[in-house]
Amino acid sequence: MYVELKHLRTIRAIHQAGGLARAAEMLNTTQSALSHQVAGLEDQAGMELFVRRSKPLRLSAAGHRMLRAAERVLPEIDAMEEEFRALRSGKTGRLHIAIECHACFDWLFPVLELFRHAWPEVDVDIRAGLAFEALPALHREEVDLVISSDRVPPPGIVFNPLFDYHPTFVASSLNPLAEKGFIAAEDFRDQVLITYPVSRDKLDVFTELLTPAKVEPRAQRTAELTAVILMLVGSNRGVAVLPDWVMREVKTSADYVTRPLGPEPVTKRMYAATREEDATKPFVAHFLRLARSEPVKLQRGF
Amino acid sequence: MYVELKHLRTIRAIHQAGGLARAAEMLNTTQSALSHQVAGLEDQAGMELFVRRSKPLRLSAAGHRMLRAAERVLPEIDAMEEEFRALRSGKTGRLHIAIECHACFDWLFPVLELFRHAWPEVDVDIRAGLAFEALPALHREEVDLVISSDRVPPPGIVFNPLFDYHPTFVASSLNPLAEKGFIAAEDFRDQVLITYPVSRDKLDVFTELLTPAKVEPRAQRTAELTAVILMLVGSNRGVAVLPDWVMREVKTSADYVTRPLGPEPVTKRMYAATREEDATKPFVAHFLRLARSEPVKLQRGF
DNA sequence: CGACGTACATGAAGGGCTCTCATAATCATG
DNA sequence: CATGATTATGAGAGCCCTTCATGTACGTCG
Repeated sequence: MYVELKHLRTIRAIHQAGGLARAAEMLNTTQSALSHQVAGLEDQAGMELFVRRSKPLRLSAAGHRMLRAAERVLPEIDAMEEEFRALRSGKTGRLHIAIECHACFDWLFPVLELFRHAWPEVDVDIRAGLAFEALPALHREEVDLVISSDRVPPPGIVFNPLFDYHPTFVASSLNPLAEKGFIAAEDFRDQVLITYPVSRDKLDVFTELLTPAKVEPRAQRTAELTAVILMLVGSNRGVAVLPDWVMREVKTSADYVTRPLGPEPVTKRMYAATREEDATKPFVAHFLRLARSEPVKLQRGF
Repeated sequence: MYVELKHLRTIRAIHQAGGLARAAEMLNTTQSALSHQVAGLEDQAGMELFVRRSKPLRLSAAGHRMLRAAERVLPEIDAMEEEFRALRSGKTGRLHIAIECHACFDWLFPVLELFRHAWPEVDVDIRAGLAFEALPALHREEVDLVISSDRVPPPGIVFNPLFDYHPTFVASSLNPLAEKGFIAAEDFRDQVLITYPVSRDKLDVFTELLTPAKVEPRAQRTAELTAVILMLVGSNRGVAVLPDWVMREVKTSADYVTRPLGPEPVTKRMYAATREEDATKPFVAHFLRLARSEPVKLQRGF
């Protein structure tokens, strides 16, 4: 038995129109075509779908069963086609975001809240990009946007700049380094450095400071959550280097000191990587706008 | 955008099989056919459904949306086709019953209970055939079986005999007619006759007794429910003639008397009318068997 | 890094399927 | 019973889809 949507549409149309001729008009075809079609379908089904004894063709019991299937299936198809129209016109789509930068949760959540409000139809998700390589996944369309501060664009990927930030040193106010005006690589030799549990080439403190200076901290320990890192720092169990935007609560506290890295202040740029063809989609563009402006507001303490 | 089930099956197969070639095998076609098909579908959809950058073809975001539709729709179609197979093999079907004989509820319900247990897949319904002409409805496949005691078979309709019954006189034991051994037409002249609210040609007491004898009862009143008729009879507000099987509770009561119609005892036969082609269906045959045996048990007081 | 194998794309051609047109058969109705 | 409406049938044409043959790109393994 080989049923097609065409058949279901025909069944439904004949039922609604109450006759072949009217149904043919509805479906922009001829009465004869539908007659042939119904005959073929009944052949497939192995039984009559319509009662021919009364002249305006009526559904038989089996025909009603097929009509039921049509009325379940066809709206589903229509909805899908409608979604595809929206997809084509750019009103909807998918925005699955991978974050390589762990601290980015902090500003990403507020941004996504705003975004979801503006584009309720867009399928939004965040995947912590720790477990997999984000850029290849972007290429394979497993995700649609990667938040990263390493600008290494492969072909087909564009890196949209978002905002600049300063990797900032934070320590307990009891720490001797609190006396210094800025923090240099050498200062870490006697310190326990607390970082996110990712490779060094994704940690600003290493890429920007320690690795170039060939300095090793006294010890390194990791914590997954920004709040935990700050807690450990607060109890003077170690020091950390975090993007400035996560410092907004800490700056006002007497328990912590924050210092720029030096001697030259370190500035990094955050990027949102997208596939080339996606960058022009309206909702992607809107997300990028939000991701440019909102974190800056956060850095300024709202 | 013109989607067909073929396309949904293809999408699903490619996803499941993880590649065109394997999907082609699943669907008993060639890799090339699927490639052309996908190309055509993507043309329809106006966007890519698969990511071609990675070699074993993977679904894009839009492709996933279509897969979702496939996974909602295809099981529905499969279920329908399964039902049609069952329908063909006679394991299921529709049994919508029209009853012309109003008192038949009494034995029909128990029969249907048994039937439903044996054929849970069959779509069972009862329509009180008072409002419409049952036999034309049977012909038009609006119903599938008509319970009737008038054997007037039009072409294409078969009347399957079920059982014989005796239209039986029932009255209050206070009624003078309680003295008589049988009840003749003349006896109704002084009586209030209680009947179902249907035309006289469907009431045994008229067709079998009063109309031939040209006797008119003193008065006639109607009630829809058998229980109400018996209640009225019990309080001596009138007399009635009912099939013997409804008397089983009444016979043991001192409040009622039941008498045969006479002088010759009247016997009628109950029929189940079906369309010729349906009579051989296994579940119809089973219903007929039940409808032959069960009412007889009821008549005998279980 | 290069070669090979696998996987998908492409193009042409044939054939099957379905539609159209014309017409016949059948049913409803006055 | 005649007429109009409705469905069925048949033949032919055209289109779409499949197939076959081959090209191209990716992935992988040495």
